[in-house]
Amino acid sequence: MRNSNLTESNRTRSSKAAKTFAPEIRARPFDRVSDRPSRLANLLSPREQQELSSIGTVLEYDRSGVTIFSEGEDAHFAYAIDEGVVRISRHAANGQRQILAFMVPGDLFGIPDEGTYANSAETVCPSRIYRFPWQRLREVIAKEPELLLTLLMKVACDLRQAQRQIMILGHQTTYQRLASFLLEFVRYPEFYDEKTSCLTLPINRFDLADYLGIARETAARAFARLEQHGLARRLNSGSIEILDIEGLQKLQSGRLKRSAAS
Amino acid sequence: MRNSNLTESNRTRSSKAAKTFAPEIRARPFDRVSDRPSRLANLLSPREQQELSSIGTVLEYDRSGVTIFSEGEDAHFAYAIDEGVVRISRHAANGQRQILAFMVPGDLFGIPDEGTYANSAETVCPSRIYRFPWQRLREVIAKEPELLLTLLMKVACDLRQAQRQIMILGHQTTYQRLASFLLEFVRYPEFYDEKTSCLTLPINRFDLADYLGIARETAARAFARLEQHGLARRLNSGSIEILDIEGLQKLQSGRLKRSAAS
DNA sequence: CGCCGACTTGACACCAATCAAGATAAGTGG
DNA sequence: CCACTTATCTTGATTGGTGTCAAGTCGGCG
Repeated sequence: MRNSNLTESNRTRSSKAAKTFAPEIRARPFDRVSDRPSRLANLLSPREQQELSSIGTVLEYDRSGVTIFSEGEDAHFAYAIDEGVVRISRHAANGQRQILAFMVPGDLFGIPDEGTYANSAETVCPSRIYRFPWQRLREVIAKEPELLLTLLMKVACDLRQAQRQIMILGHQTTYQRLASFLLEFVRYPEFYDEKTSCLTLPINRFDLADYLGIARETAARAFARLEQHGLARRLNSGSIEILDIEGLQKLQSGRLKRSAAS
Repeated sequence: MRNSNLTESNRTRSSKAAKTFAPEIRARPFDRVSDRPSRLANLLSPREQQELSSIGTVLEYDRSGVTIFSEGEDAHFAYAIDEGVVRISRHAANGQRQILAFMVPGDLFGIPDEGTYANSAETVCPSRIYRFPWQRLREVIAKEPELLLTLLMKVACDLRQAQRQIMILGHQTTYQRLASFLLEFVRYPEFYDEKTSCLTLPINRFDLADYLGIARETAARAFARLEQHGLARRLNSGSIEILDIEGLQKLQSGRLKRSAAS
């Protein structure tokens, strides 16, 4: 352990920012908002990238479980992930925690609700995160209105993801939810190695359960059942070998709640 | 019943539009996105209102259960409600329907995902709805970039609402979900009469159940229990007398799942 | 009056939350 | 490197909530 688990560097990072925000695709029409995964770099023009990197700060979190911000706090920054995973959560009045989303590299979060954060954000693993002051972000947008469009696309993306989550929580069995979860992350090359069929995630049972709206024990049981049915296999904690993707998909879109037992 | 349940008038509606899109509040900073309820008129400048009303069409639906658009269709229009209620839904692969949101006057919907609608929209009661072609909307935005900001605020609003829905579906009992549902609509003066404590909604058990992610029968049982506990009372179908708002709030933020039985 | 739909109530089975305890992995200090 | 502590994960037993099937009631409308 280092003496500080949060290294903050305020340098402009001209060279590195240029690498990270590589110019690739120009902003598309805003009613053609695409689904995940869509990286920040793909949505920004070179000029916008330059503007952003000039006001951005890089935060290095070298531990998991570190709070980036908490719900209710005054919101002065927006964040974007360069490396790592962040959980976005909210606590119900009874104390129950619900994880609303896992943010991965390229995702934007920390958009305020009436000046305060509506959710909490914590690292799930060591992460490198960009931080942008809202004050200055507003100034940049005044100069570069196209950025607003990028912002809109990002929020629209989050909305789609939230709606997908609603679909899962609304009508799926524990077993199906786990399948949906795995399939969601199989799409990311940084988590899923197609050659070995190995899915490596920094998400523990606690977080998984609070994400899928189930109990920790139930999540473990669901994993056990996946193995019994030969759909997946637990390797190390954090690594799952996917044995039958089609089986998972069939499970996910299976019949009604009752017959899902099969 | 008229011979046509959909009356489309393409007139510019200068006078009426001016009334509906009354200029009140100027667009606020985009990181101060407010929560519901926020009416469209409050977010638009007079010029923007004029621009919009010139490209908008008014649709009159005089029945409930009429499809406005279906998921998967090519998206050519955005919609805004002037009067009535619309349900936004999506069907799972197994056919299960989940209602993602109920849209009320002032709400905007029909924002496409890669050029097609991700959800379906149907009337829940007779409704008057504005329709805007995306093609022309894009042109207007080019002239009035501020409109983009309004759009962003609307989408951010929907995101908050979706996240609230995730909270409900994730960790609440049937009983609590019903309480949350009632409290959500108590906030709207057009549905809740404070003097008589009467909540009048055009939402039937079917829709309610698919919104809360429960079975129709369970919804009925939950209502029965509300009456037993003296929290609310069913009048006519569609009308509920709220007897104890604080009791509902206490119920909503009650303890964990198990002890919610009480 | 009688049909039909929407809504309600009852009975039963089953999934999942809870409580409890054991197993495994990881971190700590000698 | 090993013993110890601690955290995380897993498995078992039990109980209750909720989905499903079925029947009954209410209200609207011809």
